[in-house]
Parts: sequence; C-alpha cells; structure tokens
Amino acid sequence: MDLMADDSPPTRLRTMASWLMTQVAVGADRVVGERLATADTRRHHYRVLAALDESGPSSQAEVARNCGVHSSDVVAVVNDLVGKGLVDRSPDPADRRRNTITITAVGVGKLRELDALLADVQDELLAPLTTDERTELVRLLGLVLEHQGRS
Amino acid sequence: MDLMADDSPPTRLRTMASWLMTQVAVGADRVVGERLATADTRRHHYRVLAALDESGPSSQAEVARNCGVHSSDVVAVVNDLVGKGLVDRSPDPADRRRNTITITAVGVGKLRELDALLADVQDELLAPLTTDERTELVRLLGLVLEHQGRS
DNA sequence: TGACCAACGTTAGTTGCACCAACGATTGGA
DNA sequence: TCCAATCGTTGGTGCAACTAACGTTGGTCA
Repeated sequence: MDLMADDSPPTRLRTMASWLMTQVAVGADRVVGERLATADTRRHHYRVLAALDESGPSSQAEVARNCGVHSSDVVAVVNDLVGKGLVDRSPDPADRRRNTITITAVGVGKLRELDALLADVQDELLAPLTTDERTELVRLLGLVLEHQGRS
Repeated sequence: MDLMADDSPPTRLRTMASWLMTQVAVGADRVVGERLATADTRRHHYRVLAALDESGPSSQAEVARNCGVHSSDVVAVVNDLVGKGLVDRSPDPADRRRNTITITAVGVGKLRELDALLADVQDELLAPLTTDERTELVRLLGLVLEHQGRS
C-alpha cells in the first residue's frame, strides 16, 4: 500500500458510484495482480485460459470475443502461453486464416491453481461483507455490466 | 463501443467479484472519460478540483492525500489547472517548502459544470438499478473500499 | 471466373492511470 | 547542530485498453 487516503477523500466522491467502482477496482486489480504474479501470470493469461477451458478449442478471434481481450493482445498472450506449454497453437485445416488454440493438460492444471489463488483473493476483498451481501454485490454489478454491454 | 463480449464471457468470470469490479470500472471509466473530455477535462483534474472545493486551500501534498492522486501527478495537474485559471498556486509564506493551491471562482464554476456532467453519467451507469439498489451498491462498495484502505 | 468485401492474425504503435526513485530545498525535533 | 522527515519536482516504469495498418485467406455475387 502506498498512498491511500490518510485524510478523507471528498464526500462528493465517496458517494459517487463511478468513483467507488474505479477505486475499488484499482485496489482489486492490485491484489489480483500481485497474487497472480506469484504464479508468474497476469490477468490476460488467466482470462484466456479460462475462456479456452470453458469454450474448448477456439480461434484467437473467438478467444478475444469470449474473454474481452483485444485480438491484438491475444497474440502476445498466446505466444507466452505456448512458450510455457499451457496451450497449443495449430493452424486450422478448415480455414487457413485461423489458428486453433487448445489448452493443454498442463494448462488445465495451471488454471486450477490460479482458480484457487483467485478464490482466496475474493475472500479477502469481500471480507467485510456477509454472504448475502456478497451475492447481492455480484448481482448488482452483473446488472450494471449487462447494461453497459448494450450501448 | 468496441469489443464487448459478442459471445458470453466465461461463467467463471461472470460470478467473480474482482472481475466484475474491473469490468464495470472499465466501462464506467470509458464513459466518464468521454464525458469529461467534452469539457476538456480528465479524471485527475476533477478530483483535484473537488478536493480543493471541499477542503479549502491546501498544499499539493494535502491535495494528493485527499483525492488519491500521487503527488508526482498532482504537479502536472496543477500546472494544467493554473494554465486554465481554475486554481492559483502561491508559495506558503509559513513553510517555504509548500505551495498553497486555491481554487478560483472560475474553477468553482467549472467544478459545478463537471458535477452536473457526472451526475448524468451516474444515472446512465446505474440505469438498470432501482433507487434502493443504487444506494445499496454504493454502500457495499464503500465497505469494500474502506476495508482495502487498511491493509 | 473474377472482383470485392469481410474476417483473421500480426505488428507497431498511442493513451490513461497508477506508481516508483531520486533530487534539492526546507523544516522540525533530538 | 545534526538528522530525519516533508515538500515539490523530474523523469521515468508497467499494465491494460485501444487503434491503425497490413498481408493472407474465405465467402459472395456479378
């Protein structure tokens, strides 16, 4: 931790939803980033692995659409993951524009490890909330996010 | 809007609080950024103006602590704001290390304008929520944020 | 068949924000 | 008086989101 309001932030901000969202996200991102770093991973990597695990072998463009990472960034991520043996990249015989990305057994193992890691982080982040409050927060954020998707 | 999940994001992510927070924040940041840009302003500028309005004339270090902007970034922001006539910077006679930053009348006017602008944004962001849900969301985020502050 | 547009992967950027390291000047306390 | 801390400032870093452009390939339709 470094800065973090010694004094009180403007009350104006304390009640402004968009400010709360970004501040909470900054804190969450920091913790997530630190924790993933202990496993030599970044957020993008986790997202791509998760998308592949849930959707099965996909083209890079599909991965990009599924996990909200730009296709131009997927390139670098897949390069990394291939280098680590967590996914395979092979040309799609049916469409030579595409690469088929497949998560490997090692990749699945890594993903499970990261899942456990991130589960811990969730618990830390939501520590001050009851179980009901946690699910309510997730629900509300889900609604807001869904609304953002259509605009 | 540019990417935004045409397909469904991994369900794993859809229920992970930290992911929801950052995704919602990304969307909120984009809208806030765009809207502030129409007033030739960025988030940092608004934060500094708000802190000055609520705490009165302050040193740059105080501003930094009050609004969660790094003091090294406050320098550039204050430079901008001085250039636009929205704040004054003058050396503190009682402590020659410090500058006293004071919001000007024009600055207050600008701040009011930005307040109105951002109020609209809040409404758009929280459109899918009832009034009760909005206050509940703010409350929950506040709790999480407060918890982050002590760590 | 050929022309054309769309999709794919890739490269090489830019922008915004958080954050860090180091410095000279100044201050306050031991 | 010396030392540690604070302040403003400069010049960075890292990460994520995003854009522009390009060559290749595929599907469409005149």
